[in-house]
Amino acid sequence: MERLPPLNAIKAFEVAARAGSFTLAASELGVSSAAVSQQIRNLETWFGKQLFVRSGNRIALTDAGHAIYPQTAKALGDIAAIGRRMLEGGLRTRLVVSVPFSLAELWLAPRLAMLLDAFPQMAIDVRVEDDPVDLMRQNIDLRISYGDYHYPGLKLVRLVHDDVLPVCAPEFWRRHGNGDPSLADLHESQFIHTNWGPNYASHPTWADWFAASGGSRSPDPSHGRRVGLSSLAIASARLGLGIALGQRVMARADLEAGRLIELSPVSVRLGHPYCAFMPPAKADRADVAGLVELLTKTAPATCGKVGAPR
Amino acid sequence: MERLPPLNAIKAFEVAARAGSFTLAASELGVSSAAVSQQIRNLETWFGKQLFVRSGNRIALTDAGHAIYPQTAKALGDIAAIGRRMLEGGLRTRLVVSVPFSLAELWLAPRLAMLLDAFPQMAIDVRVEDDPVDLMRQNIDLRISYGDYHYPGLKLVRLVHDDVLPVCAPEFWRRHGNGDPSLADLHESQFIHTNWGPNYASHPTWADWFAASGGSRSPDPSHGRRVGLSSLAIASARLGLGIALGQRVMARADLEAGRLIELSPVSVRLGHPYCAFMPPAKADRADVAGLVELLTKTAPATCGKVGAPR
DNA sequence: CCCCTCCATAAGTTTTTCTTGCTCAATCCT
DNA sequence: AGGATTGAGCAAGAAAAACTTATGGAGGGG
Repeated sequence: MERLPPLNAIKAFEVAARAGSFTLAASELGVSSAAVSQQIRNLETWFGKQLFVRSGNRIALTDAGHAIYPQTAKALGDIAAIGRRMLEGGLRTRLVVSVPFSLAELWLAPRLAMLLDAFPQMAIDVRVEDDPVDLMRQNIDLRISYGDYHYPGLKLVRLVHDDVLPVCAPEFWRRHGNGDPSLADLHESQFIHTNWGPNYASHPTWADWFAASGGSRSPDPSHGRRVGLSSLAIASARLGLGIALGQRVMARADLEAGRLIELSPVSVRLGHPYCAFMPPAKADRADVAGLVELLTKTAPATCGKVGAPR
Repeated sequence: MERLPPLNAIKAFEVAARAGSFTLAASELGVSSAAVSQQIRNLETWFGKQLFVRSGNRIALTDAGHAIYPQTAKALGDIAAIGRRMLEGGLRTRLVVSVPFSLAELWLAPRLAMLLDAFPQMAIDVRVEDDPVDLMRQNIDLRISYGDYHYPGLKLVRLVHDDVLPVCAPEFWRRHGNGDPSLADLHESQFIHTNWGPNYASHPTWADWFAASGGSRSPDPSHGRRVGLSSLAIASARLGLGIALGQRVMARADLEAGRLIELSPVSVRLGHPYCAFMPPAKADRADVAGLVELLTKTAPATCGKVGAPR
């Protein structure tokens, strides 16, 4: 193989020639028009021939530009086809989604249910595992992860930046509550503490919530109930076992149904957003794109009063 | 046009798949093997699929890799063909060479004569002009230039880093010389001064030569003969009009024929080398490559004692 | 005739790519 | 076997490429 022309310049040329304008090409490519101008210049320098004639503020292809345009379009189209071909691969079109334990039950499951309602024949695999995950070896199409820092090189979509707030069962509050939303006088044993695990070191604790609400209490985890999973904290609160610091997105259904009540308007933002990651080539797949869109829409930004992030 | 896979990674993949080794691919691409390794990894991340299986120190294509290799090779071949097609362009194959005035007569002309001896039917245009030159607009295939700093983006080949030395006609030296190679006692009017022009500000003067030879004389240009072209300085010396500070490559023929004599082993290196520039795509053309090779071979590095560069 | 759009250019910054230096695993060769 | 060799992976820093911002100029349209 002999020396190739600069491939990114070829790409810029194809778009610019098709668009008939550097500005339009720039917006299609998602860069500034100056960048396109420079790429075209690079290519012209490489060939030693002008590809566009510039007259004032508009451009037109030269003979040479016209001559090569169809070939560039074809070659780039072929390369795009490679990407498409690669995805079909094993001609199974199962959608493989990987989630952390904490999100599987209360967050992902109801949303997948919505998707399956709309497309009942869709084949979805859900894998529950903690970061880090090797998407490549396990043929995972979409990974949901806490934080945007795992998986460099993959396409990232931020889903929701959640917050936590004190919740408990209405019955529990009737029996043990004293009507004070500051929770200042509650007995230590009434608090449910969540042990977030090593991947979630920055998750807020009861001490953080009290700090955000203006207090300075720091309930001792050794006295209250301790659970090792955030969805379990919600479930425990729902069962009337105490007051949990629950994630809003996970408690929402229970709150709306009245199975849980919000004890205070004060909440604490998590340290990181929940994100979806996928191999860039797979982002174009209809099923992946559909799921990401659904998740994006149904994982709304938190509302209500929010305390300072820790 | 949808999103394209990273094109340079595709290129690396094609070479690596063909070579069957990242190391071989690296040497073909002119980069380190680590660079290839990373590019392949990029592409695998993009697709979310492995393209090679690694076992110890060797690699093999996966199914997926095998599936896409032919398509990548084809697409890249098509792009390479674009470059080739571009060069044939107007189906005339005149070789257009552009040189500065100073090199045209005594340096380029005899070398082109050699080329035309070997290929008498070759059509060559020689254009004589000073830097900077617009290669693109004038369809110039090869530009010879003093210095390696003009024409960024073009392929550069360094031809010769020349030096200047005092030369004169044997007859002149017999009549006016005193046998002293330091030239300390020569009358100021015997010196031929070359005015190099604005593009050659760093060219050495008689003062530089005296400094390099250990003296400190600084002949006054207003007394001696002044010429505006280095080849004219040589010609003047040949005609017995004085002692010139001549460029070795330009005086060589006259020196070997005895029409000029070298007055001193001390010479001064020029500030920059002479270089050939060409659009990268044209470097592969047989005629351009042939001429560049000829020029490289017949423009040897200077030999003999050389003073310090100024 | 003025204004507005669009391209060119330069300087500075960011991002990508590459190199260097090291480690590890497999193979080769006495 | 066992040291030597070869080739790939990885991480840090260096180098190169690409991009952005800001500014200027040339046309075309109101």
